[in-house]
Formats: sequence, C-alpha cells, structure tokens
Amino acid sequence: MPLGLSNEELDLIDDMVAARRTIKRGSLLFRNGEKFTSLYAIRTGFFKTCVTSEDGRDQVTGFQMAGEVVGLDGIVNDHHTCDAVALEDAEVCVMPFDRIEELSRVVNSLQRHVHKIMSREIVREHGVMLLLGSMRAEERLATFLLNLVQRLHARGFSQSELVLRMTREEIGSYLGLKLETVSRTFSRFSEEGIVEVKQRHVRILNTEALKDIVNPKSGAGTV
Amino acid sequence: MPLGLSNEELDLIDDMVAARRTIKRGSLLFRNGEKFTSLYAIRTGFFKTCVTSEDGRDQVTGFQMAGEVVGLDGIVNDHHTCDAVALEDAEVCVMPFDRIEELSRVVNSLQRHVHKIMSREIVREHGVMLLLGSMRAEERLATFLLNLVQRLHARGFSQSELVLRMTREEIGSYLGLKLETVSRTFSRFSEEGIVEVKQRHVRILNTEALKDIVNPKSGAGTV
DNA sequence: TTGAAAAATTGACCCACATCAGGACAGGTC
DNA sequence: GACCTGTCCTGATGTGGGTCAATTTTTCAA
Repeated sequence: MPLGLSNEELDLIDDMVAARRTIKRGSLLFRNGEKFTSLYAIRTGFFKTCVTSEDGRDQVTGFQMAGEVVGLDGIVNDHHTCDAVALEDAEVCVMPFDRIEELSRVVNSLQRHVHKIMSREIVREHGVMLLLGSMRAEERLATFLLNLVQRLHARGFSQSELVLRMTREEIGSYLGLKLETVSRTFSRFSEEGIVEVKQRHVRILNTEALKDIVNPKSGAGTV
Repeated sequence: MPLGLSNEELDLIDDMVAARRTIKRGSLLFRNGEKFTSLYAIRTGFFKTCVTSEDGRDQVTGFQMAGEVVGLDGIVNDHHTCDAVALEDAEVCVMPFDRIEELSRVVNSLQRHVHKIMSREIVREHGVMLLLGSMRAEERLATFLLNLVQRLHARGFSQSELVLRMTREEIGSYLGLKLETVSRTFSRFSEEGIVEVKQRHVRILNTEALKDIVNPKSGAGTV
C-alpha cells in the first residue's frame, strides 16, 4: 500500500504487519494515555485524531483515510497522547514499532519511507497552523474541502463530489470554528453557487472559486 | 548534547557532524524551497521557523533554542518548506541526513533518538493546534510564557526570569494574534501583578496564576 | 411505524480581538 | 548632542465569529 516499493520490499512489509484489526464506527483504535506499541496503516475506513486539554477542551488534529498512518504521536513517550476514533467501520494493519525499527535497519527504502511519513505529518501540521493562525472562516473551510477532495481523488474518487464522514462539530474543531459557523459558511458557499450541500453530501460546482477564496487574487490594485 | 547516550555513542554522533556553522542574527539557516541536505542541532543561539502562504501570509511555526533540532520539514520532499531565521547570533552542528540514516542503521539508540525527535515535534504541534484552535488570548500568552520558561529552566536558566528574543509581532504570529493584542495582554498581566514586563525582559511573579489562566480551575460553581 | 436522540440550519445579539491611529521609547549612527 | 528607525504601548472604533435559542431534519432503536 505505500507507493514506490518493489515487490520484494512489499513482502518485507508483510513481514512487518502483525495482524489486522477491525474497528467499529465510533470506537477507538487507541486512546490518550494508552501504551504505544504499534503504528497503524489504514486499509479501509476513516479516522479522526484528537487531543484533549486538561480542562476538557477538545481539538481534532486530523482526519485520516485509507493508506495513511496513525499512531506517530506515541513514539516519544511510549504512550499515546491523542485518541484515534473510527468515523466509519474500518480495518487497519497493526505494525509493531519494534519490528518497524528492526526492519528499517535492513531495508533502506523502508527507513526512508518511515522518515518521510513523519516529516510529511510535520509539514501538514505546519499548514494547519497557518490555517488556524491567520485564515478567516471561509478560507479555512475552502482549504479543508479542497484538501479532502484532493486526497479522495488520489484514491480514485470523484474530484467534485464527496461524502463527509464527520459532523459539523468535528469539522469546526479541526478548523478552529464553532459548528454554527461551519454550517453558515457552507450555506454561504451554497448561495454563491460554489458548492451544493445536502447534509453530508457535498458537490463542488466551482473549484476555481474555492481556490480563489484560499488564495485571494490581488485583483486590480496591484502596482 | 542529546541526553541518554553512552560515550561511545556520543563519539559516533561526532562522526555524524559534518561541520559547524555560525549564523548571524537576522540571517537564515535555510529557506523555503532550498534543497534539503541536513538537520541542524542548535549549539547556541535562538531561532524561529516560519511558513509563508502563497499570498504572503506568514506564520511562525516555532521557536528553537540550544539542544533542539531544526530542518525536519525538509525530509519529505527533499526541499525545505519553511524558513529558519536566527533571532540572535547562533552556532549549529550540520548533520547531513544521509549520514544520519546510515549511522542510525547501526546505532540503535541513534535510530530511536531520531524517531523520538520527530515524534516530539508532531506532539508539540498538536499542542499548538489546540492553542490556536480553542484558546483565548490570555491563555495563549500564558501557555507561551510557561513553555518558554520551562525550556529555559531545563537549560539552567531562571524559572522566573527570561529575555524574549523575538518581537511582539513574532510572538503574535506564533500565537495567532496581532501584535497589539500581545502587547495589551502583557500589560494586563502586568497590571494584575502576574508578571513584570520591561520591553523584552519578563519576570514571572506568579507562576500559579499563569497556570490557572491556562487551565481554568472550575471554581465554585461545579455541581 | 413511532418516538427519541443526534445533527444541522437559521436568526438575533454580543464580545474578543482586529484595525486604525497617535505617540513614547530605545538603540544606533552621524 | 540630534536624528533615525524599529519596536512597543495605548486609545477609539469596527467586525467576524461566538453565544444563545428555536426549529427542522435525520438517524436509529424499539
């Protein structure tokens, strides 16, 4: 499932997988505080990860789909620091981290792959920080939709249609907005003919408009 | 400089360091788009890292001090995706990443160390996302001060006094606030006798109060 | 099929922070 | 000394999104 590996290497990766595990919609793959043992490669299904502050505030830190890896947060302290919740019935490959380290000492491409996965996550989070730190509600939601649809498209789904697996509240938590604001912003996009929204079914009618919102064209006044 | 390694292992780490490099205050260690070759361990000095969106918005993604590592963002795409700017004259160890990967195939503790550094960065960013997504200005600044002073204390500095190496604007960018808000919040803390602020010199008078701000005690009304 | 809970929409009002603007202060240069 | 320039502070005003509340729609269990 990770790209760019030879068959030989894929066999080794099979070696690495201890087991498969299925997770029912709504239940946890791992939770905050739990001992860290493995990374999980998502085969099917859809997850959110979220951290909780001491006083009970909750922040969704990401949404993960098939082919992506969760659990990286647990490596530092041998314990997970966030929850991973299945938003639909899911199946994952359990990859014991000891085994990963062992194998990646021998298989250079695997070593490289692991490093890239972690670095990619760091870079992704930089993007989220930019979003949370400086974007307005419309920009946040447009960014979110474009990102989702792009990842789905890379998996063979439509470029313009998607089904949200998460609630407005979860979207809001991820984007640093309240659910009402998410709902209103959807409505505004809808009024403007940019998207068609029916509950969790979203059809993007004007991708360019979304891109313009994310990346405001400087318009006429550019000297 | 990384903790928990034997002398033997430290020698190996010396092996890994290609060179030292000094960076003048205000100049860049690396910049967005630049080819990635190495990680950098900070020996002395203070850095900020920041990403820039296409339309010129800027987000400080972190402040780094002695003993911390920068450059992890470059691994995924062989190019850096952020700038690292020295906020005071600095010296770093240049550690070619090829060499790191090579050595960490042999030295297990180094392999583990590299993984932990990357995981720690991911977890740190989760914390920043929580801050940016759900905290109010006072909570953000209190969190920031407590974090800074804690890291400085771990390096042998005071628990209660610190000199900010960055401007109000840079603090604001990191915390998702405008510089005026940062300034006003400092003033408020000062009025309340929580800190003493003279330009970049900050003395924390009441650590507990800061902690209470970060983590609001539920007070009287808890049923 | 019915009933109850969960999710989503929409409106009215409010507030924390942004924006705009004026001025003070420090550090450096001539 | 006088003069910049960058940084910081503070006041007045505006606004985007939060809060509160009412209603509708969907989902799902019985």
